[in-house]
Amino acid sequence: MEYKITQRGAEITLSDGFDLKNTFECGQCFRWNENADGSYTGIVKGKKARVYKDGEVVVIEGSDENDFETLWRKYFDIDNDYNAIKKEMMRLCPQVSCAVESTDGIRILSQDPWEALCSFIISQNNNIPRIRGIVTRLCENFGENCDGEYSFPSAETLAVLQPEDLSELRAGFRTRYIIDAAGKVSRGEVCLKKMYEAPIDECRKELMTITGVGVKVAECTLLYGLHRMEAFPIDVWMKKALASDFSGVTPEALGKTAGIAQQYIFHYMRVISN
DNA sequence: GCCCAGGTATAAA
DNA sequence: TTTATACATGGG
Repeated sequence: MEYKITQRGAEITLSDGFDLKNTFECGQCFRWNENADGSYTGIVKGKKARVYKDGEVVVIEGSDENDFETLWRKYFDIDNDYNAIKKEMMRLCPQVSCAVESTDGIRILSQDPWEALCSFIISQNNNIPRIRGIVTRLCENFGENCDGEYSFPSAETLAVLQPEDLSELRAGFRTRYIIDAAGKVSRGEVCLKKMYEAPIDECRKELMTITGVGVKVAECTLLYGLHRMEAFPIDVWMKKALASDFSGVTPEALGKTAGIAQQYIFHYMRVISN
């Protein structure tokens, strides 16, 4: 990987690819929006950003050296070698090859843990366009306006609310789950910060003390919010995999690439269903 | 109108 | 422990 800071921002050249559409629209995140010119605008840790590609060069508009080193490098998982991961994945499980090849250039973002938890609570029994709508309304109503984009509201902000305060979100039965999660996180009963390191079984168990958090939401939180690549929603994934003829694949075989495999396969299934 | 969405809580068997 | 059903809402 090489990068340089120019007038445009941070310009990054990856050897292992970065497809903006596959990365931002694969269902791992819900708040990057495509612009008319094909660039994407999003907000991370209160920092608004526009990202676009100039040939193979990824440009993070306006990013200086400090932003790149302290934020974007980690957020976009710049230092992980996705070519190597893909190769290893296909060696271990040839059945997923078609999924991997059809969804090139996905990078697993390192999102804010609370945002990921909250987003995937909202995602349950829901479709992606509507998830995006609810998350957007959540931010517009309770986040802070940063340069025209709204930040994701903190757990502390949401913890003090009543269900009727969230009625505008039209989140349905998930409303009380959001409030329960906000309460447990803000009171420290669920400690997201320690989950970067803690044994994954403990993390999963702790997350599932939240009403409305089952295996799937817990695993998605660990993968997308805490960058735990070994996370894997076994129950849900296997059900999908069996239906899509990935029946030979086991989570055990995929090991630490499991989470990435999951993302590839979900994305693949979305592609073939259209 | 109808089906169902990257699930989970709850009540039964 | 396993299986069935409701859940709020709205996209396709």
